[in-house]
Amino acid sequence: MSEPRYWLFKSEPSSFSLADLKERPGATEHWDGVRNFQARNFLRDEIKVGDQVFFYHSNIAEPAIVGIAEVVRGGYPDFSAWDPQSKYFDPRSTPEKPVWFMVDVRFVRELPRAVTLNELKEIPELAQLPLMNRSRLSVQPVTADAWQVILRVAGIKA
DNA sequence: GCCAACGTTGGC
DNA sequence: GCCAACGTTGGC
Repeated sequence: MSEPRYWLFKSEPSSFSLADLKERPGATEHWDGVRNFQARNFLRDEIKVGDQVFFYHSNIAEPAIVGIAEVVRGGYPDFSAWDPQSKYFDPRSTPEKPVWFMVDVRFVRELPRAVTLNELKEIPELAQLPLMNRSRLSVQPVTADAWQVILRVAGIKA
């Protein structure tokens, strides 16, 4: 198995928060509803079992990375796109030719200290994070170096 | 709640 | 294939 890779997933806590994920002990969560092609490509092609994910709370007063999740199932078709009752319904996507993909994740841990967007912006090593200039991308890669830097700021590593 | 940025759609 | 219009995201 290859080295795990690192990602950042954004979620508005009013719709799904880290606490919501945490309340599912042992359970897995479908990371569904992503309807952006670049994010879709990551979900479909690159995000694998064992990859580590920063859980980021967006669209709040202090947006921040608040926790860590782990991928327990790699990309597969997002079936919410096939459900006319779902707000994520998209008639372009079919079981035969799925357009949208999702992964499954599980809760790993809350960070000892949330790392706010303002803090992240002040760290030179993180200047290349898509979060800095492509803030709307809801699923984005994090380099191994950036991952370690953020863990340290969060108080996980000495 | 506002509004800038940006991704998507659709007319041509 | 261009690009204006539109809708959504997300920081503030």
